[in-house]
Order: sequence, then C-alpha cells, then structure tokens
Amino acid sequence: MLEKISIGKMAKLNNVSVQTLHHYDKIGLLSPSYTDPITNYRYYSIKQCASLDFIKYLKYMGFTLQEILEFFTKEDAKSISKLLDEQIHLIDQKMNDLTQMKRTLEVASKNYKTYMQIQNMGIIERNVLPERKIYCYDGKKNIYNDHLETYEYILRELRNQALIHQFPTSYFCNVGSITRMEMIKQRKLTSTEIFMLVDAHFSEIQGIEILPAQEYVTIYCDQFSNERDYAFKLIDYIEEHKLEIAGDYICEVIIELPEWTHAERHMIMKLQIPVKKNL
Amino acid sequence: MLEKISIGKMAKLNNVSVQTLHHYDKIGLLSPSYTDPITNYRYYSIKQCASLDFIKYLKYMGFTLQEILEFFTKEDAKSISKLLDEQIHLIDQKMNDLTQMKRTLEVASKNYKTYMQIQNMGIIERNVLPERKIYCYDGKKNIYNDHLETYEYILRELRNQALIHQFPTSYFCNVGSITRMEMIKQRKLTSTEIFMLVDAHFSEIQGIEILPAQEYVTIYCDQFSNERDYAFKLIDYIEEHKLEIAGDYICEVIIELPEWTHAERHMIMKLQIPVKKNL
DNA sequence: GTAAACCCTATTGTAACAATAGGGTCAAGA
DNA sequence: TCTTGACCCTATTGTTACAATAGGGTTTAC
Repeated sequence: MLEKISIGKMAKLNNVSVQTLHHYDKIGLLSPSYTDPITNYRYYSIKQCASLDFIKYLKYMGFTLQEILEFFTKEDAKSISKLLDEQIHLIDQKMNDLTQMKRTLEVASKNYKTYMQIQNMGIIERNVLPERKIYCYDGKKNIYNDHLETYEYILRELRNQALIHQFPTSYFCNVGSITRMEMIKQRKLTSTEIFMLVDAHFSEIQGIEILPAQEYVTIYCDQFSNERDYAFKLIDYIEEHKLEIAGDYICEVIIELPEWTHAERHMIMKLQIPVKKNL
Repeated sequence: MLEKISIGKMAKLNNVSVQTLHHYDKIGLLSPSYTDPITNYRYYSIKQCASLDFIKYLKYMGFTLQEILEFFTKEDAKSISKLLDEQIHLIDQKMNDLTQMKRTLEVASKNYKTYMQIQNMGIIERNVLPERKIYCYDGKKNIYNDHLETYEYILRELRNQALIHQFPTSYFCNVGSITRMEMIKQRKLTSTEIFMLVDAHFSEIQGIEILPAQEYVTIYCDQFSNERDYAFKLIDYIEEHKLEIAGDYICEVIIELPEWTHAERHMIMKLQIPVKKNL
C-alpha cells in the first residue's frame, strides 16, 4: 500500500502550504519522490515526511533554508552539534538586542506617560534627585547660538564619541546640555558642553561625571525659545528664597515629540539647578 | 550660515548610508529640504537631523518604516504612547519565541552530545529514571507494520492532536512508542500508541499519563530494524536476572539524524522496560 | 582644464514564501 | 462517457529595508 501522495495531501498531512512544498522543491530542499513526466504533477512518499519533519524542526530552531540545505550535506554529528551551538549563541545575541530594544521602549513609554501628566509646565518645584552619571562632551562652541544649528552639530559629535565608546544606542535619546556653575552664577546662559545619561557601571572613560544626589529646583519647559526665560525664573527663585547655587545648571531632554510639519525639534526639557541652604 | 548639506555629508554626519537616504526620500519618510530642479541633487538642512534622529530612534525600537511614517501623522502623545506599549508587547512575544527556540536548540545540542558519547549501543544498562509525563495517542493500528508507514501516519495524527492542544512545537521531537505491559509480558511487540514527552505542568488534558520514577533496564538502539531484537534482549535479561516487568515498554526517540540519501528516518532510540525485584 | 570625488536614476538581489493569473488534470457522479 | 468541481501546473508579482551594481552627469579642488 505504498501510496503516492499528491502535493495537496502532503501539505495537509504536514500542516504546511502547497506553496511551501513548491518552494522547497524549487530550491532543492525536498523534491517529490516521483514527478509525472507528462503532467509534472508531484507525488510524495510517506517516508518523505521524515525529511519534512527535520526541515520544520530546524526551521523552528531559527535556521535558514540555505543552512538547512547545508545540514543535509553534513551528516556527522560533530558538525551538526557545532552548528547547533553556534545557533544558540546567535539567539543569545538576538535576545540581548531585544532586551535593549525593550528597555528603550519602556523608557520612551514612561517618558510619554510622564509628559501627558505634566501639569506643571513652567512651574518651579523643589525636589531631591538621585545620583546620575553623565558623559560630557565639549563642542567648543556655544550651543545657544544659531538657533539650534550649533547644537545639532555638537550633538552629532557627541554621538560619534558615543559610538567610539560603544555606548548602547538607547542612550542616544537621553541627552542634555550643561552650563557650569560659574556661568550660571553670573546669570550667563552659555555652554559648549552637552551630555548623555549613562548607566552606573560606566566609569573609567574620560568625560564621565557624577551628578550627586541632592536637592534641585526644577522647571519643565516645552520650547527651546523659552529656556532662557525659565532658567532665569529658577535663578530668581533661588535668590528670593535665599538659597545658593550648589552646582552646574542642567537642561535635560525628557522627551522628543515628532514635529514633522515644522521640521524642527520639539522637546520637553527639565531645567535643573542644584541648591543648598544659604547659611 | 545655514548650510546646504549634500547627501554624502548628511550620510556621514548621521552614520547612515547614501542609499538609506535615497530610500527614505523615495518612500516619503524624509525628503531633502531642497532639491536642485536641474541636477536633482539633494540638499538637506541641519535641522532635518532631528527627523533622522527620530527615525533612527524608532527603528531601533523595532518599528518598520511604514509604522514610522504613521508616527509622523499621529502627533498626539496618547496615540504614540499606545503604539509604544503595543510594541513592547510584540517584543515580549518575540522574546518568548526565542526562549522556546533556545530551549529546543539546547535539548538538541545535548542529545547530539549524548549521542557522540554513546559507547553502549546495544548494551543493557540498569538505572533509575526520573518521573516523566507523556501525552499518548492511540492510532488504532499496529505501528510495527508496513515498514514505518503506519508509524508515519500515526505520528502525523499525534502532531495534529498536539496542535489542537496547543503544545509548543518543541515537543514535536520528543516522541516515542509505548507497548503495554500485558503485551510485552507475552513477548509481543505490538503497539498502536505513540506519545510525546510533555512538561510537568500539563495535566488536565485527556491522554496525559505519568511514567513514575523507578528502575528501568535500558538499551540504546540505532536502527528501527534492530528494535525487535534489542527489545527481546531486554526481556531475556529480565528473566535471567529474576526481575519482573513493572510497567509498559517504552521506545523513546533520543535523536534524529538527517539521512538525506536514504530518505528514511535514522534515529537513535532508547528502549526501556521498568522492572522490580521478583520476591 | 582636468581628474577625482561626488551625485543622479534605474535595476537587481536578498528570505521565505503568499497571492494571484491563466491554464491543464483528476476523480466521482449522472 | 461526459461533466463538473476540486485539484494541479508554471510564472509573475509582492513583501522589507536597503546593498550593490551599471551607466551616466556634476562639482570641486588643483
């Protein structure tokens, strides 16, 4: 009762599509045991299910059809074992990539949710911020010139540095600018430095600084053109409340919205000045 | 100093290829701010880096270019937040898939390594095997007939059942046949049932059985045609050593090698009979 | 003025099929 | 024996995000 199995039956029997079998035949992965020379009808034997099983099995393990073809040329268990281990390694890499992606997404999601709840745009707050680590880059030009142009160029340079140091791509959105304490104490909003927030474990690289945990006065700002005014609001507040500037001024980009029509950045920033009580 | 940036410079500035920029222009994702109407040369403005940043950012989060296009039509933070959360969900799924793949690979790898170390093909051993759970399927026909043909058909049926019960694909390679105790005690190798090893948490489904932890006499067998002889070897051993058959005979497929040329299954099986001391 | 470096469009290729179109074949019932 | 519906064939196009050409024009620096 050795049955000739038509392509449709073979497909149903193995839960694959007819096209798939066509395809496997075409690339020489699995050709029917008999092909009618007149009609070109394909007929499979039940034993070919074993091959198909094997193909499906390898496919499930993430091998490409080309790789599966190679499998069939390597019959020794040693080569196969090696290929399997390599594949495991490859999957580990993919998992890492996905983990990074997910982390990035989660940060973005959190930021957008924060954004939607910001009721306090332009309102001064005081709170203690935790320790953060940043990678600073000095572009040697004042980023507050030229309507963001200089900023853009320096941002590119920062990213190239980050690529050199092999920072994960996910850092690329956690940026900001820093104006040193001396400047801000003179009420000058001038800066040549921008930074990227990095994870705690980076340390040996030159340019890494620590922002200690401490009290800050902060304000949310949703337009670049407002930054100057808002920064001065912070300074005014500090003076009025007899506080003292205790460190560098930070303008941290919280979130970036796609502003297609204007073709210009639209971002939410959190302006921050560390303070201590004036004794 | 609003500079016209040529495509090559833009590419270098942003670490992308010229082709990529061509492509983005083509699909309307990012068109240069100025195109020379005579030469068709593309010139970008520095501010378009912001858009490119955003594109790269979303790409990094795993969105397709089409999806990114949609992002630009949805400017409200709420829609974006929703898209982000959906993407997180999608990544979770992919991670699960990868985890399954990896598990399958690890089992396969382990099996092949075991195989390479099998020195004891055809040699009887006694050892205690841990508890296992199996899903049995009765094909109503003796699988030892017709040179594997019946087996193939019943194997397809088992898999269809497994699909219905939504077993993970990784189970598909952990199969075997079972010959009930009454049969094997009569020295009859006759079986209509095959099984699939399943994880411990499956229980409510009909057809699930438990193989208790206990002592077995076992033998490795590398050819279907040898199974009968080897099974009788086990029975002989049991009788000679005054043991008693304590349960069903199991033929477990340990590993399946690709046997391209012969177009027939070539597998390593571990034949097992549970025993107890004859008091 | 010239050559190198740059830019353009258009085509082909990648992976693993799905979805057609347009036509021939098989099997079962009348 | 005929018919009809179910089945099969080949060939083409489409999918993603570009890379890699080919064949030709342009810019820029010396």
